[in-house]
Amino acid sequence: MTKKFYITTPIYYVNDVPHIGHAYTTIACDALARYKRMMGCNVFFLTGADEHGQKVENAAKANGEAPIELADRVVKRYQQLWEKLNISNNDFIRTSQDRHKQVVQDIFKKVLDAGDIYLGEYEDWYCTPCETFWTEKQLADGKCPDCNRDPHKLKEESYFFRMSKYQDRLSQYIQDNPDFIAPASRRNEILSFIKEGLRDLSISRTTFSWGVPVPGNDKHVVYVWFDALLNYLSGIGYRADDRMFNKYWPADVHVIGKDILRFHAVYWTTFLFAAGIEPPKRVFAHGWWTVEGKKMSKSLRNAVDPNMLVQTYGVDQIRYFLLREVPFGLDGDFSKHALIHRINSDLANDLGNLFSRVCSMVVKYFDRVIPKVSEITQSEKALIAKKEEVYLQLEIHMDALAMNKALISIFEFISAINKYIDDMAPWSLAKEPKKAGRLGTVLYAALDCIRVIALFIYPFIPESAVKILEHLNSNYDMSDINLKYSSNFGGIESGTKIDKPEVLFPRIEQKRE
RNA sequence: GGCGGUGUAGCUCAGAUGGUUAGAGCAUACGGCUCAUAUCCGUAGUGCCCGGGGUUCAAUUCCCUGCACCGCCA
Repeated sequence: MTKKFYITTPIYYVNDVPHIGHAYTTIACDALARYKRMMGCNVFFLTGADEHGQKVENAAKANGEAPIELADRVVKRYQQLWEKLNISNNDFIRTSQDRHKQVVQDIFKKVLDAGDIYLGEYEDWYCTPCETFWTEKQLADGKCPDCNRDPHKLKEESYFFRMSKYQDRLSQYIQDNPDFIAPASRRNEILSFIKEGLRDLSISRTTFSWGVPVPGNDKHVVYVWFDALLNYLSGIGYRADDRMFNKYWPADVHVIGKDILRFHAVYWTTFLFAAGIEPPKRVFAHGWWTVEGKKMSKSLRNAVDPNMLVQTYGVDQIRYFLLREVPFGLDGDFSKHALIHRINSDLANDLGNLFSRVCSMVVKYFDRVIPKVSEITQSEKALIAKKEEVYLQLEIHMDALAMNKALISIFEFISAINKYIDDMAPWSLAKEPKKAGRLGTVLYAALDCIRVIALFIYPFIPESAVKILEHLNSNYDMSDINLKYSSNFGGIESGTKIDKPEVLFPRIEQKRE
């Protein structure tokens, strides 16, 4: 029986402009999804867009279009970016789709009938010109944070979710499942948040209409989180396709930014409790990126456009940098200097140059024909042992979502191959005709290790990995490959011809500041 | 204000149920090779392990306290 693996990104707000934060979450999930597929898992990787709410309604109105027209138009910004970044998501859920809205209504009704949703009154500060409610702490010196005018207290009828009821159960659940919230430091924060007491949650609005109508009361639309979070269910066929849903749920991991951890760890889990559905196995909150040492903010206008980055540096370069530079879970800094340094020293010098030097020796010493192995010595055995070790490390690190450590392990193998070549000095062997057999073995071993490197690194930089494999005439069906089996020594076919490759990762010359 | 975390080489970080020479990568210096994208390999350093106090034969590691920074909540 093959294992399943269900992984999700948050659904991104359709009104936002995609930046490296969005790209980061999605690339991380993609690497994980690709890795799990290679490990023989039946993977479902879901991403999507959150399209409802007042902001979208307002923006559409300002444009003189219907909210759905606006959503249809701007959702492409995400979808096109994911294509550009080689994201291998299995589906893309939009909250405006029927399949989603039905699930929202279904769950809402279920929880309402069970008595965990009730009609009450919601009181907050309302800014009439902006038609927006603000909580006390959102106000800027008592003024509306958008227009700086005076808001006034307003009562609104609202449905509430009885979150308070689940306080103890949630707390217990988190304690009983140490891996549920990651990293561990975040777990403590959530526990202390719960300890201070959970209040019931307002989950409907009457001040706008762009959303899912509350079943049986059209005046209300279901509000933000109750709507958005349910994408994790609707995206895998809850209600519509029981077989599929039961196959993939519970999610193996929801990958999110640290800013929305509370909504996932507390709101989402209690919603599921109330609906009688098992919670996800894990919620992993990753860190944030600063840009050149500064927080990304609208006023600084320093948000980095991933499209521009891809165009300037290349997809894999960006994917590699984001996943390698920082431990998943911690904050990091995105700087041009650090990016170029990583590209040059890791990708160009270590990996790219390794590929290049070995291929060109085959071209030079064997007239392009991949040589045969004559005799395996201790040196090759040591190299193979290193490969086995890295394979195991990969498994450990990827299960912990430590993509940076996984990459470090892979690069240790790359270093080992570079060292092996130096130790064996094939250029010296080439000078003595009687050592041709040994020379062939060395080059074959190096080549085959490069093939394995390409397989190992495929989840992170798929485009370059495939380029390497194709160059080595090792053509795999990457959608149906088993890493364990394929990474065994000896996958390269002797006798086939290769050329001197094009430069895989060109060095980037740093301008003097 | 409440709760929690962190403070180790120039930088980013790892680490020890407390025990004699505290680690890695990058950066720096020097050496080697020449197959390669002037790439690769090797060697060498450098540290009052935040301040103060306590426990102990022994603390950078445990405890307390102070300072600094960060996170969550209010």
